[in-house]
Amino acid sequence: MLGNDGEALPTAAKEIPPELQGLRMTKQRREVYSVLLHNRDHPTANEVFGRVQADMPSISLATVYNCLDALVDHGLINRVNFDREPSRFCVNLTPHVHFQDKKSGVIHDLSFKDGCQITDVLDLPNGTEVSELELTIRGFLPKGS
Amino acid sequence: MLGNDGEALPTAAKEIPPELQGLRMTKQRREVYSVLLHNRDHPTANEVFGRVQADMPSISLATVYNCLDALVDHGLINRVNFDREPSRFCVNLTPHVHFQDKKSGVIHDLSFKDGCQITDVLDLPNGTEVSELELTIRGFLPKGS
DNA sequence: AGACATAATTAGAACTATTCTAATTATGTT
DNA sequence: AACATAATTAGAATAGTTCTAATTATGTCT
Repeated sequence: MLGNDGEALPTAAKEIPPELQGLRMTKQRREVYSVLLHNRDHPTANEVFGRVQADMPSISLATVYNCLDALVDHGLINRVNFDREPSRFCVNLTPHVHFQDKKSGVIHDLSFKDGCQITDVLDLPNGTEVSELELTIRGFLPKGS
Repeated sequence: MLGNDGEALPTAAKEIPPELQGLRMTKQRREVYSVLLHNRDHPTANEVFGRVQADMPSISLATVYNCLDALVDHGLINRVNFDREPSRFCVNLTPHVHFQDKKSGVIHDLSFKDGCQITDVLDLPNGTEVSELELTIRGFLPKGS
C-alpha cells in the first residue's frame, strides 16, 4: 500500500545508536526498531506487527504496541498522526513534517527551508515554550516528483 | 475542564452566515452550530452533546456526530485533532493553528504573522498543491498571558 | 552460577471514539 | 395532501488502542 522512499539504509540490529541507553533492548524491541529502520514508509502498529511476525512469529500485537511506546518514550522514533487515523511511526529524528500525497498515499518527510522553523511564521506570545509540535499536510505533488 | 477565551460572541441562531446554502438547516444542526458559536472552547462531540441536551434533551449522540460532520463538510466549522484524542470542533474559519497550554488545558487559536503562511518555511517541491494542513502545538504560555 | 527483584511479554478482555444499520420522522416539493 | 428524499434516532458494530493478570525474561547481587 505505502511505498518506500528508497533512501540508503543501515542494516540495523548491529547498528542501533547510543540513544538506547536506559532502554532495555529486548529481542522484541530490537526487532520492532529494526523493521522501522529497514522500511521507512511510516507503518501503522498493525503493519509493524505484520512485518515483525516474519522474523518472530510468536510476538503479540500488545508487545508491538508496548515496544513502539517504549521507543517513542526514549526518543528513538516518532509517532505520526494524520487526523484520527491509526498512528504511524517514523525513525527520522531530524526536525520535519509529514506530507501525504493524495494520489499515491505515500507519506513523505518534508524539511524546513534553511534556517527556518515553523514558529518563525506564527504569532506566539513572547516567552512561549513549545513542547510538542505536529504538522501534517495532505495534497498533490507535482507530476513526476 | 477547558476554559473559554472570553471573546465577544454573536448571539447565534439568528445570525447564521450564508455559507449555510446547500445545507438543510434542521433544528438539531442549528442547535449544534449555536452551541459551538456560543462557547468557542473547542469542545469534543461528547461535550457538544452535553451542551445541546440542555436545550434539546431528546437529541441523540449519533445526531450530534451527524450534525458535526455535516457542518464540517459544508465548511462552517473545522475539526481539530490533537494526536489521537477525540476530535474537537472550532468555528473559527480564518487561517489559524491550535496551541494547547499544558498548564490549563485550554486550546488557543494562533494566527500567522502578517503576510506569512506555513508553506513559507517548508521545502515543498515546486507546484505542490496543499489540500489540507493541520498544525497543533502543545506547550506553556508565559506567566500572565 | 544461583537467587532475587524487577521489568517485559503475552493472550485475551475491555475500553472508547466513532460509524453503521434499519426504522421512524421530518422536510421541501409537486 | 401526497410524495420523494433526507435527517434523526437507538442501538449494535467496529477499530484502534489500552488494560489485566499470568508468565517469562533480564540484570544484579552474592
